[in-house]
Amino acid sequence: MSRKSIQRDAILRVIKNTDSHPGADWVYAEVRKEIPNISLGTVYRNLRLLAQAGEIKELDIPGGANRFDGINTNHHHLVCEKCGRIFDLDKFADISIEAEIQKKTGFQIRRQYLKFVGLCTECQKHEE
Amino acid sequence: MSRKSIQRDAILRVIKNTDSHPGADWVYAEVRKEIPNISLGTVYRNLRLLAQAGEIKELDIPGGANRFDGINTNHHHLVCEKCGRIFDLDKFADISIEAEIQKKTGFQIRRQYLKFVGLCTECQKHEE
DNA sequence: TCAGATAATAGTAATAAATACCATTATTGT
DNA sequence: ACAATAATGGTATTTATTACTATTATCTGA
Repeated sequence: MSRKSIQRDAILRVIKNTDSHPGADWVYAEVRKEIPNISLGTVYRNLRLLAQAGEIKELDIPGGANRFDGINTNHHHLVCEKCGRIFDLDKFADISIEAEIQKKTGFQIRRQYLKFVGLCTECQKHEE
Repeated sequence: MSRKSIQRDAILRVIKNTDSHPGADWVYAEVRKEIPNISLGTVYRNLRLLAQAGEIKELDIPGGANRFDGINTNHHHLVCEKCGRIFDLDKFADISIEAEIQKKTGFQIRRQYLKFVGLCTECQKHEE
């Protein structure tokens, strides 16, 4: 990823401007409003590149397509298993056992993902 | 999932008897040694059912097929992003901020997933 | 400043994972 | 034993993602 491109800029901007943790298909549709003939492959390639570069986060959701998160500060997620919505979880202490794990196992930790799966408040209402 | 079936028993047994966090395709191949004409759809359906019933864990790995874990005690995972291997992480304190989150957000937490992605000791050697 | 090197793209084809479908088989309660 | 129906096998289909390739855009340095 050494040269800039209009497409990549647009993709990054779209993700940065939403807090909805979109999937690749949503990003594609959104960027197409601006660049109507952008290729889906370009979207996928750049999402991967941006995630590798640490500019966005790549989430993985059980039983669904991967989703992305433009906020690259350290935060975790609440996933509703009924409606599929994803909520950000800020302001909670970071899970700080990394150093201990690294020491005991020798595993070199690069990223940590903490995810809570359950029911959002709305879906709890419609549940009996 | 109210009736028993030979197929589901075999699938569960295969997963319980390995600590390798296999994917659906591996489970399929393995169960086929026992039930050669088992259907791939049956494997997928039962993996989903067993995960929903809490008998096994369903893991999701960035950039790959879903993987399963027959150990249903509470533990977390180390995922090597180079070789793709998954290591169990036992004996570490559970992430105990669930109650706090539940109280503040109203989200009803059912499962928690903590995953560390990085490099295993072996892949660190073959690096650079 | 423009010309060569090559990164990035568009468009399409191909792959891979997972699900849908449905006629047949197996399990269970009575 | 039998009726009701959950579960299956086999196949077709869908969905997400990647591969491929000719063309276009970006960068570098003479």
